[in-house]
Amino acid sequence: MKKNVIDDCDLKYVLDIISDKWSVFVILTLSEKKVVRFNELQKLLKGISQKMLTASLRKLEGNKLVERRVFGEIPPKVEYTLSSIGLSLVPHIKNVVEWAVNNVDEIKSVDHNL
Amino acid sequence: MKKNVIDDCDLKYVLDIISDKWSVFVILTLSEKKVVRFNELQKLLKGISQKMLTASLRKLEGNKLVERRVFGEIPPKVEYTLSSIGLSLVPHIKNVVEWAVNNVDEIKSVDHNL
DNA sequence: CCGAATCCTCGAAGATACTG
DNA sequence: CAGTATCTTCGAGGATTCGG
Repeated sequence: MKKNVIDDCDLKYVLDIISDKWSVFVILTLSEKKVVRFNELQKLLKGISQKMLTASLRKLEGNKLVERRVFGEIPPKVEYTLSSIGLSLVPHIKNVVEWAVNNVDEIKSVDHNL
Repeated sequence: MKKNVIDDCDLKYVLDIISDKWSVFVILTLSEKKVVRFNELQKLLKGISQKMLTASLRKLEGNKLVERRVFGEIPPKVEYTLSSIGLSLVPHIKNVVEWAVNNVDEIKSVDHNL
């Protein structure tokens, strides 16, 4: 079932998922590393707090973009991977990334307080 | 001059521009209407306040994605259009839009409080 | 190691009123 | 018509502590 019109609400919903401070970077990191444990992810995403990483992962998991595997071990081990839907989003994000890389120098305003 | 590596800071900079509440919709609306006046834009973007529309437009203008033409008339008349750089971003945004339309139903979590 | 729980700050964003 | 100026609210996100 394919929709023919652009639905603002659908876009809003998706933007709400990926337009926070870290989600895009979580997704990109997962797409590079394939499988990543929580701690490794936190190290790769320099600057993110545990709380926000957890929140970001939970949100992505709740929206089926990310899969979470818990191993019943001591010490705990939890692996995160992109779902197939999550993977299908990656190329589109990478397009924006590429655009960004090619255009930042030109758009970057002198006044960084904008 | 083309860069070969993905620069997180560049991406952060661009995401900072387009990941607020309205910028994406401003850009999409401008890409449809080509030329839009302030008031018309506010009507099209149902729900946006004058303050946020102004802020959004100033930010986009400051980053050269949007152009602003002021007519010295009474009553005032100001037209907004996408710059060529802004236009070059549109297809990438539309790709995400299309992905969103095609996948929201599947990813939408039951718990809307996520 | 992987979080959950708590407290706190700060800026995004809304509401309202005013102006050239 | 196209904003600016204030005031206020609200929640994203940080820091820290605690637990299985």
